[in-house]
Amino acid sequence: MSTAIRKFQEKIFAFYRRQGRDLPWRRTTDPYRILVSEIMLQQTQVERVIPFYERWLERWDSVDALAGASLQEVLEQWMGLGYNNRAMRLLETAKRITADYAGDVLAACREYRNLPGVGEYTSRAVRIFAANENLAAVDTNIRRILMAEFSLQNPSTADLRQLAERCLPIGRSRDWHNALMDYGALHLTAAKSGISPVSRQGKFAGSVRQLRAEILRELLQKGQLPCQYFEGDERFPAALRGLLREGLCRREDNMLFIPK
DNA sequence: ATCCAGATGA
DNA sequence: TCATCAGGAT
Repeated sequence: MSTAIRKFQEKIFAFYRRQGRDLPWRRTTDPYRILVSEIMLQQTQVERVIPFYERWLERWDSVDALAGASLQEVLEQWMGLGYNNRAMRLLETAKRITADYAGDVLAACREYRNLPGVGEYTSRAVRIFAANENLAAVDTNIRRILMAEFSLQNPSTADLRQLAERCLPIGRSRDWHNALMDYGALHLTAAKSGISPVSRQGKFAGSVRQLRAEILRELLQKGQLPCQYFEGDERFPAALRGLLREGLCRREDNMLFIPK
């Protein structure tokens, strides 16, 4: 273990002792609850997730309970959090964990490719925060911190993962990752660091996207939005966006009419 | 417009 | 690799 890495660890832990956040999902090691938090936190700020997280667990307090929910219920509960496909995938993942892993979230996460919506980062995060496993996870915060700390310009995913593993204090994985998150979110923010995140902005981000969101939210609130893609077309979202943009989609009686 | 504890399909 | 994802706040 190099001196540079040791000093890096001490800096991060020192910050954490002073300014570490007390967040709802840090008060539990229940893998199900950690999973719910991680899915909700994908591309979504902590402050916005908190009320949704609390409400969600009030309704479904176990993976088995969630697995028994309907898609309609799940989408209603998710409404307002954004990127709703996460909710659909979380429901499907809960069903698979219940059916194929006897409800063992941790075991399922070790084979995360069977779980829709759970990728490299999320699977590791669950294992780290729920079981303190000695793994390194790299999210947008940690990526930014590593780039700044080690003066990296354009690191590959593999480089970052390898570096993150070398920095991991064995036996303190959970605290270490919590500390990194806080350092990245509160101290070395994206704006302050000048390091841009990986995720790109689609070409069509903006007003069209918001219009789509408004219409969909209204329909779902009134219970008039089918909880499946229109006409069974899995490309509905992209299709709707394009149609709205071209003015080819019309609304009548709170329903969308999409020409085929 | 950018960013946000990303994942997915092409 | 890249845009897209039934977003939303700043």
